[in-house]
Amino acid sequence: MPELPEVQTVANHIKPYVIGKYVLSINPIWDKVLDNFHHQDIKGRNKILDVTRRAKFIIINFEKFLIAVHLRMTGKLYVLEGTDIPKHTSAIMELESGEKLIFEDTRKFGRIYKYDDLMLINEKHGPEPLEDDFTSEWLLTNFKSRKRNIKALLLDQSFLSGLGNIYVDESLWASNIHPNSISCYIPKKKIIILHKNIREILSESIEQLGTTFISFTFLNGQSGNYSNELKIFGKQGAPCIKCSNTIEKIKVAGRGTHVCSKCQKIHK
DNA sequence: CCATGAACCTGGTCGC
DNA sequence: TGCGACCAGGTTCATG
Repeated sequence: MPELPEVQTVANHIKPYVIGKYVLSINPIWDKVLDNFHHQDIKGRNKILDVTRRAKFIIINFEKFLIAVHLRMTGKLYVLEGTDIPKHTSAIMELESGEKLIFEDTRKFGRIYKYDDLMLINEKHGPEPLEDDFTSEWLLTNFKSRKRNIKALLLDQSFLSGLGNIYVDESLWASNIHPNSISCYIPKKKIIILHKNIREILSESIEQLGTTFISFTFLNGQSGNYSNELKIFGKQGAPCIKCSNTIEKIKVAGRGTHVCSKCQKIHK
């Protein structure tokens, strides 16, 4: 599930259930899940002050530290209903209220981190695409100063936070830019359009509670509806809605990539 | 500085 | 039905 809109949706969803409550412990079920700390480092009862998002991390804020949860490919974070612990549970956070916050992760790539503050995460991540410091001027300057494959660059979290395979493909298609373009050769006009499209697509997806696929319902019957809005991702073989050319699936930057070769021009 | 491929894992799908 | 190959919305590391 996990690009910016999905992570934001999870953080928004969990927040009202846990805010103001006390965490007693974090139990690793899969032994590698706690990346940079030991479960015994969590002492006593710790009050959850807030649940937020930075990049693709869900940030659980406590008074003296924070817990950052990265869902990677298949992670899910939710308050358990009932008593059966799901098969692929990676970790369980026990609340004083008796509730359990479950980190379920089929492929076990997800990790939980403990930090004093956001410093270390901020150092390794680019701007938030929906914040004011992500401007078209910034994007222009930083595209021109690099000579990189555009898709690889947009996926690079140290460059820009939060985009993943779905939203990069959608943003590039909306901007008529081929994913094999080189950043410094993309015309200014298209960079400005791309900037606008990234923000619009992410905002719209957050409103729709993100993209989830048919087989996965979110929680309490809620599911993300942005899957209905996808224009290019997963549409290989179908006609492009702008030009009716057949959408292809190719490999770019090591990832499956959806492209309309008629609409999307290669700048290189 | 940049690109590529492997590694980390499990499960679903597709072709034979 | 069975089986192998390949794929998956992410990130990191080694190598050239």
